Amino acid sequence: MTRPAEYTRHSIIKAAVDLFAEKGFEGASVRDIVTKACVNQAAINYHFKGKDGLYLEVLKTAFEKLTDHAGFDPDKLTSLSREEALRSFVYQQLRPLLFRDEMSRYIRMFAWESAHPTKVFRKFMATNSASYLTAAVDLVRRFLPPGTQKRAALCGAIWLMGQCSIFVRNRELFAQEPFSIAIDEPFVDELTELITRLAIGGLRHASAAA
Amino acid sequence: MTRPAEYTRHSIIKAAVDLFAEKGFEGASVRDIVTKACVNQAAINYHFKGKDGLYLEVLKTAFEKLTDHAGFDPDKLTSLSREEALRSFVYQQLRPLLFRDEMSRYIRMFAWESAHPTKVFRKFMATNSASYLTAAVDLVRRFLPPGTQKRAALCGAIWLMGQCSIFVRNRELFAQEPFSIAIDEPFVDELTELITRLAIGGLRHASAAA
DNA sequence: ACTCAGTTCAAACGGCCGTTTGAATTGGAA
DNA sequence: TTCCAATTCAAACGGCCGTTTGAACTGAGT
Repeated sequence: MTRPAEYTRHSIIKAAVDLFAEKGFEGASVRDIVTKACVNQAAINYHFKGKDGLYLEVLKTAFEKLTDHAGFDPDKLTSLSREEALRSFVYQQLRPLLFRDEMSRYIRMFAWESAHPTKVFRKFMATNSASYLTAAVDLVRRFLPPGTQKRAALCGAIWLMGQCSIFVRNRELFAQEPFSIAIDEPFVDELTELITRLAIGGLRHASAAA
Repeated sequence: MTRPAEYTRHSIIKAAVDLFAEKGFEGASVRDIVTKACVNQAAINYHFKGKDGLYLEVLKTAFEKLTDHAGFDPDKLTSLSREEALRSFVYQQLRPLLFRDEMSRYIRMFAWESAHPTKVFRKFMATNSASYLTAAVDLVRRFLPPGTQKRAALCGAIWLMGQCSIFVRNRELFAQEPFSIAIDEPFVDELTELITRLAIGGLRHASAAA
């Protein structure tokens, strides 16, 4: 009797990831999710103790996948030159623009949260946030003088992520005037190059001034 | 009989600006607004033809004030050196961190929209967006080679705004771990300095490479 | 004093939300 | 086969939402 249960759980999570990524937590109703997952309405409460529980579950898996993944993997980044590491990081951040794959959907979910954090998310981040910024902070530190204060490095990391996230958040804007830009691989590559160059210049300049 | 009507309109708009800035469009219910404004529930529909109409009204006034205001005033910016103009722009963008004054509330409203644009907002921006980016684009252009393409300049402008907006959007984050930063005038000044330096470096570097 | 358009008001409406309920179904264990 | 716990299901619940309604009030114009 446990087979169908796991199948149901899995369908729900899959549908939930899609819808949370697309519409955010509040925007995706449990009715949307169960319809997309082709399961009964009460299933979410039975398996996850409510919408919050489902979201927490989804956040957990998303977070695990993301931290395991290249863009946030310290080992991969440290094996590259700092410029190459920066480019790799920027590209990982921008990839959700293409939103094809699973990972892009996860990043997109977090993009929603960075705007209006849910209670669930805040609670989740209170215990899990530490590692999220670490990769970015470490990366930024490689451009800054050794003695740079923690606060400045943190601000630098956020600064770096802000440059990428605004493009991800405003993705829909690009198709319209005055941009009229098709968001495809070439554009993302181009944008990666542009932002990387801008960021490197900024970090070097700030570093020299300090 | 028109005196109390205008008073009611004004109270509603004032309360609406506060609540839309604080909670976003969906987050602020008409019941919240009428309670804060101390008016009857039906007043919004009577005076503004519904919540959407009220929002449109608020967006209009906010947009007017913002475009008239220093941070977006091309004349003031062009009278400064490009570095000073950039610093002024960054400071204007970061000022909502302190959110004291009316202007900060307006910028905060737009920050909500940049994350999950409302239908009302999209319709509004479809007709009014042109001028919003102009100041930023002009500013960025002063750092880029004369022949720079429109698309690159636009991306540069967005890039610049992204660096600021992430701090505004994540304002609440700073009070918590691992930041534990008090957001006061000194911090905003410090942050302005940091971002300005980073941005100048980035723009010069990108410019030199192009 | 009367009228009447402008405005306020309390109450209700219909709709969507997340959740709960209790009965029906399922398939392995006794 | 019988039992039983796990799971599914249709239906309903209570709550908040934006909006509508129709009556009550207000004060300037006649």
